[in-house]
Amino acid sequence: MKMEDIADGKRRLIDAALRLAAERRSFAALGLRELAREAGLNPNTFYRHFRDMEDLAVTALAEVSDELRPMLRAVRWAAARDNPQEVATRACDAFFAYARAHADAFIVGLCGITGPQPALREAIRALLAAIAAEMAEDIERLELCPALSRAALDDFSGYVVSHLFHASGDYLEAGAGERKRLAQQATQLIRWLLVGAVGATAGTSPHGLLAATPLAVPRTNKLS
Amino acid sequence: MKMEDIADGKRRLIDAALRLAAERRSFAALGLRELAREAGLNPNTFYRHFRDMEDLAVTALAEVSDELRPMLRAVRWAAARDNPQEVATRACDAFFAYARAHADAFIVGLCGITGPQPALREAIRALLAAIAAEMAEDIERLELCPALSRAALDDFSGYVVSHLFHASGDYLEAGAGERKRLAQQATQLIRWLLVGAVGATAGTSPHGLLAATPLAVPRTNKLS
DNA sequence: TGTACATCAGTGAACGCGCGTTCACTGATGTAC
DNA sequence: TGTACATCAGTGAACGCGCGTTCACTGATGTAC
Repeated sequence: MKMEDIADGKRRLIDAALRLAAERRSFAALGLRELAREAGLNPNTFYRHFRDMEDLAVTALAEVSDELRPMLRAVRWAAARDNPQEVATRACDAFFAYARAHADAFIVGLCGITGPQPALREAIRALLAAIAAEMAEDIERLELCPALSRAALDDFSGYVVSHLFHASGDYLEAGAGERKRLAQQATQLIRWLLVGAVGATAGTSPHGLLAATPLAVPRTNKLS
Repeated sequence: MKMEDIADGKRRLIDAALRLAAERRSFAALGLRELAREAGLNPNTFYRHFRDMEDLAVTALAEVSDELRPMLRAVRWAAARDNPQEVATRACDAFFAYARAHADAFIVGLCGITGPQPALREAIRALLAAIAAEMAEDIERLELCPALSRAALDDFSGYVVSHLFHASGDYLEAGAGERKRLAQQATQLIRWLLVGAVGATAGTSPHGLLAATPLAVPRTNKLS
C-alpha cells in the first residue's frame, strides 16, 4: 500500500462524517456509532483510524487545505497572465465554486471555527491565515496593486478571506439568483477595500466622518 | 406577577445554558439534564418554561436584541451630536464592549449562526440584518455620508456588521493588546469601505486591477 | 373577610434507549529468509 | 518457491452510564364570590 493511499474504511468514515455533520450543521453533536452506521462499518473500526472525532476533523481539513490553497494560487497567476483586471472576480468565483464542490467540508469548517474542538478551530484559523498570506504575497509578486504596502495588503487579504469564508455559508444555502448577488457583493467589497486602502494611504478623505483622530487622513489627493 | 418579570427558574435556566454553551463552545451539544444540574433544578422544570433547547436559545437571543439594538442607535446619535467624526470609532467600541459584557451570549450567537437549530439561525441572521438596516438608516438620517446612495449604505452596513460580529469571536478570546488591534482593524475596515464606496461611486479607479468588466469604474476623479 | 378553586413553578421516581469504549477475535496482505 | 511470521482493517459481543421524556404529585400564589 502506497503512502498516499488511505484505507477504504478511513475514506468512508471521513466522507460519512462530513455528510452527516453538514446535514445537521453540527460536528460536535455527531456520534461515533451513528457515524459508523452511516459509513456501513462496525463502530470499532473508527478506532483503527482515528483517536477521536477531532482527529478525524483535522484530517479532513488537511485534505481540503492541500487542494484549495494551490488551486487559488494557480487561479490568481493564470488570471494575472490572461487579464490582471479579472483576478479578483475570477478568484472569488473559483473560491465559491470550490465551496459548492465541497459543500459538506465547508459547512463543517464554518461550524468548526466556533466549535468545541480546539485543534480543529486552530487548524481552520491557520488555513484562513495561510490563504490570506498567500493572497497578499501573490498581489505583491504579480504587482497587482503596487500602491499598497505589504502591511496594508495583509490587512486587506485578511478582511477579504474572512468575508469570503463566512459568505460561503450563505452562498451554499442560496438559490442561483442569490448566489450571483453574493458573488457580486464579494467583488464589490474587494473593490471598495482596494480603492479605500489606496485612497486612505495616498491621503484622500471624502468627508468629515473619516477624518477623526486618531484616524486622520490628510486631504491631499494623490490617487494613482 | 408582572408581565416583564420572568420566573426565577427560567432566569436560572437561561443563564446556566449560556454559561455552559459558551464554556464548551457548542449549544448543540448541551444536554437538558446537564443544564438543569448547572441551574440547580430538577430536569423536569425545564419543560415548565421551554418547549425545547431551541426555544430557550431564541428567548435568550431576544433579550440581547432588545438591549443591543437601541444601545447602538443611542451611541450613534450621541456621537453624531458630540462629534460626527467619531461615530464609527465609538460605535465599534460600544459594540465590542457590549460583546465583552455579554460574552456568553455572543459566543452562543457565533455558534448558533452555523448551528443545527433553524429558528435560532434565522433569529441571529434577522438580528444582524436589523442592526445593519438601522445603521444604514442612522447614517442617512444623521447625514454622515451624503455621497452614498441608500443601496450603497445597505451594502456597506451589511459588510461592517458581518465583520464586527465575526471579529467579536476573536475579540473575546484575545488579550488586551490584541483587542486594541482588532478594534483598530474594525475602524480601518470601515474607513477603507467608506472611502472606497465613495470613490467607486464617484468614479475613481486607482489602477487596472479594479477596472475589470463588468465592474468597470470610470477614470474621472470626483472625490468630494 | 373568609372560603373555595385555579394556576403555576418545581419535585422525584421511573422508563427504555443509544451511547462510547473495552476485549478477544478473524482473515487478508505484506515480508523475511 | 515455499513457509513462517507480523501487520493491519474490520468484526461482534458486552459493559456501565447518562440521556430525554413521562407520570403523578406538592405547595405556594392569585382570584372569584
